[in-house]
Amino acid sequence: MKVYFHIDLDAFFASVEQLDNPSYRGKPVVVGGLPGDRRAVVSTASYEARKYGIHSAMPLSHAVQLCPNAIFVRGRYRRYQELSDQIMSIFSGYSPDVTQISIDEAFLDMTGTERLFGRSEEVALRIKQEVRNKTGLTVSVGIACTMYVAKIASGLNKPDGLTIVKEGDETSFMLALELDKVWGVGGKTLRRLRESGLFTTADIYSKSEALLRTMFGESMGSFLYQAVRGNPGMIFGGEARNHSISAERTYDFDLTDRYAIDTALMELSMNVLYRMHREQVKSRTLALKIRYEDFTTVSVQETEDFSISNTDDMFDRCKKLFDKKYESGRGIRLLGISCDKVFSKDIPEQKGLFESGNEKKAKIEEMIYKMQDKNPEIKIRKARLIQGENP
DNA sequence: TCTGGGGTCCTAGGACCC
DNA sequence: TCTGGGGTCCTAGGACCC
Repeated sequence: MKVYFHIDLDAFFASVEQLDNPSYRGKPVVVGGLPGDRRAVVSTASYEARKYGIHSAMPLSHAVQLCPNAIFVRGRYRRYQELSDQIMSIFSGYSPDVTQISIDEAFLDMTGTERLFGRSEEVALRIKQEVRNKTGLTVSVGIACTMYVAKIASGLNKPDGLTIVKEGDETSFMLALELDKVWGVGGKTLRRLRESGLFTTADIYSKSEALLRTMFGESMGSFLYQAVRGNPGMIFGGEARNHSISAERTYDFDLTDRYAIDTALMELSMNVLYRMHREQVKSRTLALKIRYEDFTTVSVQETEDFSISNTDDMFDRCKKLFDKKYESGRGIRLLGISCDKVFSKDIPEQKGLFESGNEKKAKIEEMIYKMQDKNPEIKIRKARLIQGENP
């Protein structure tokens, strides 16, 4: 029998703010932006703020309306990462198999650790205590024989929760769950389900897999069939087949000016390229995303024979894609680029006839990156990005 | 109230090859 | 002159999650 813990940090970013700023404790805290920040959304709301109806992904302006006296902060992501690392390393002391699935949650495979650590419930309480002692933060734990049920269970008694689903109870657990708590079913699918007369997990349970597949597609149909039985297979921590590295930015004011657009594309290019360097990967596929002022979003992508070798190369490809897609004159609220299907730099490629120039540039940039890695103070950036900066 | 940023996976259609 | 079937790769758009 397998035993999985899913551990989730409670209102993580907001809790860190309350931890580091004692005067914030017991008060509504909203991480994501300051009142007046255009186009910001709520990243995390403390439990006190949630009482006002504030929740993640809500436009910040709405949160300000709901609770003008809340404490608003933009967020200190390096600090959150630091605490996340610390907590993940606590988890490693309890299981050799920890799968982190985001900055604030992880699965621990606890199978066969009973002899070492005792009963699941006691171990969970010890982990909670250790996190609290070492960091001052609370976590919620879900325990089950499938990752899927453990994941849902951890969310049911937040904050500082502990929910155990005994072996054999997976299906009854799922059948007692509200449809909107089913992980993997979002707003659109929920609506489609209701339109088809399926309002509860039990309604889904009563349908055959074949029927669900015809109604909702092969993949979603099978997923739904398995999900209400508590084990839809490897949906967490499976081998990522198509890793990608992307950067996007929403601008406070719509872009229309070509120089500003090019500068934005250059900035995104450098961002993505630097992270590809850090991961020691490359990619042949570049995708560009444009979101217009009315929120309609379009994308173009192109896979070339040779991987992207340096900033100028990336920038040229960006401009090419942009020109192919952009409807001239429209205001742009967001630009994004993504390098898809990245692969290790160690995998050799066929060299093109005209690649020597690019290769030289690539080597120079590699050197610059290495210097930056060693000394983060060094900032060597394209001239056009420096122009807009304050002296 | 007017909608972030970083990801993963799925679908459907088309190109191309055998 | 009309037309199969499978496999792979690519593209655009969309759903979902934290």
